[in-house]
Amino acid sequence: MTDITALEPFRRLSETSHRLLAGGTVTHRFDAGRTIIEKGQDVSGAYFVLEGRLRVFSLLPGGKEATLYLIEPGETCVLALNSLFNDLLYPAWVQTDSDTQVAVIPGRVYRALFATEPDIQDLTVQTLSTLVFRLMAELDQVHGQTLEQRLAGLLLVRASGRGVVRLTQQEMASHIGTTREVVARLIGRLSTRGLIQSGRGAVTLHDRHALAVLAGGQDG
Amino acid sequence: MTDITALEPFRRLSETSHRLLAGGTVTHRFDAGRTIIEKGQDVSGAYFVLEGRLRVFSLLPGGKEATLYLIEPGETCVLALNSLFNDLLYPAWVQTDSDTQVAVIPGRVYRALFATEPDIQDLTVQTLSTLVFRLMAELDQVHGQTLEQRLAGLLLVRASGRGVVRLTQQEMASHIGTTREVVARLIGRLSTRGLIQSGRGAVTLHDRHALAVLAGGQDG
DNA sequence: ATCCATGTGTAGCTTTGGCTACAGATTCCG
DNA sequence: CGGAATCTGTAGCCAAAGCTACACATGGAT
Repeated sequence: MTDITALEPFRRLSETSHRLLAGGTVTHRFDAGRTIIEKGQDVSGAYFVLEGRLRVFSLLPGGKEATLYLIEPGETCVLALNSLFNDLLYPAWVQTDSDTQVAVIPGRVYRALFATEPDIQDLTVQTLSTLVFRLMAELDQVHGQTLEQRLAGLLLVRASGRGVVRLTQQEMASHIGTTREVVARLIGRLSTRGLIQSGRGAVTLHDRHALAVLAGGQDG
Repeated sequence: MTDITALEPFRRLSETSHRLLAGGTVTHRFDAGRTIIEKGQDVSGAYFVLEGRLRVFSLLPGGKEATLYLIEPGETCVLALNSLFNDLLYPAWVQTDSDTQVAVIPGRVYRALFATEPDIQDLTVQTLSTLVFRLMAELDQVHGQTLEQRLAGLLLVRASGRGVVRLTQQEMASHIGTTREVVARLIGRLSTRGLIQSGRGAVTLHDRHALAVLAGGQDG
């Protein structure tokens, strides 16, 4: 996908809007691991992911990170929308998770589109709603689950079809908001119980069902 | 405040919309401590608080609760909006925090208003955005702060002008997502350090500045 | 005046998770 | 082939927070 007009919500725009969009939008390509937005930055547009993946996270005392949620192709970084609509500073960090292509619509343009295009209004509300749900789910988990449960959940979500999770322990730690050592300990435990097998830069799942039960029945 | 049309965003509606709103809206009054919405419920409308306060919280294993955020007069329960717009089930519980009057706009009506009224569109986005920020801030805190810090923050936020916080320890525990005993312990510590003074059903602040420093400089 | 419901104050024990400190393994690159 | 960088495996210690179990205080109701 290389053009934002290929995305569903942008197909039915009026002629005027289409020109506005085409004229204002800029596409960027970033390598994996690049920081795109820093906390406190004054965000200047709506970010749509065309390819790759963005990771939104907060930075915790002691240099730890905790992933808030991921943005997949076709989705937009609503926080940016958010900052766009309410003139607040961006409340977290954003990095590329893999090589990623992003289309940026300047705030001015996006607001104009929002004012006149029903599809954009729907998209905006839809996206914000989805984010709210993700955040609430995340909050529930942080509050109520142990790290072991959260790790089990992470492994299930990030596993390939064959049950391989390509993440280093450090990366897992960043996702669930803890440190590498703790992840190593947890993996050790799961491993001796036969649920997974550890390897360099990856973990292989051996018993998805048991992991799902562990994680609290939120994933099959 | 007893009428929803007194609220800012509803003042400039067209004649048609106004009639639609007036015909469809129902006002309810609830006593303090009543449960208004349960998790998983199929929400049927947009909830606007006219008077009092609603508390949105999740239920954690072991019967603990954790407040996600509060809804003050003039605000709306966006989660309901949320469920409204994306046909998901309501992801948390809602209770009255004090005697509360609520105006409920049926989903059908609200969606019609959203489609035609710019003010309602703005309101919706604005409210969702605000919620996103609150949730992110909450998530940051849960991840990165100790209960002592969170308690200090709660006390500062909920204190009256004279520095009195009218909450029982159980209520504080519910807000920050822990148990009564832990709150008692924390209060004990803060109390011996001279920062606060404990009493039945209330806590009096003696050193707001120290509490603010403790809480991490997020409140003055 | 007494009783009951609601709140508070402590104490001790256990689990979880964070921190420090290494040792060993693997990969990459020169 | 050898060294540096990156990653994993362990161990031990400590602080934070959860759980259990009471004793005591307060205020309202009968």
